[in-house]
Amino acid sequence: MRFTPDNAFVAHVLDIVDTIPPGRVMTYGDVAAALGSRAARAVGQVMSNYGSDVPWWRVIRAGGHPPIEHEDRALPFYLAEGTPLVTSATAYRIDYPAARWSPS
DNA sequence: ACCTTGACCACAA
DNA sequence: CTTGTGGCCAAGG
Repeated sequence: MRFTPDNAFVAHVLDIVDTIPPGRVMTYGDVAAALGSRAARAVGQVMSNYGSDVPWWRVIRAGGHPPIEHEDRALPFYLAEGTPLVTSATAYRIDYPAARWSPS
C-alpha cells in the first residue's frame, strides 16, 4: 500500500480536505464521492499516510465519529473550531447533519 | 492477474 | 449498544 505524493489520487484527496473550512466536516465517503470515486477506504489510507499535512480531523466516518483510533486527539480541534458536536457522558460524536460540508 | 491490507460504508441480527 | 457479513477502491507484493 502506501501512496506516493505525486499520485493524482492522493493530491486530489489532500486538496479536497484542505478545502474544508473550520467548523465543518466531511465523511470519507463524501470525499471519495467528491473525487468521482467510492474509494472511501483508499481515502483513509491517504489520510493515514499524508494526513499530517492536512486538517484530517475534519474528515470523519459516516456515523459521525472521527478516525477510530484518533478521536481523543481530534476532540480539542472541534472544541477550538466550534464544530457542532453531540456530547455524551463518556463519548461524543459530530453533529453530522449540521456540520457536514460539500465542496463547491 | 491474484491476494492482502486498510483512519470505510451499509445493512442485518 | 455490539458483531458479523458483504461490498467498495487503490496500492503493494
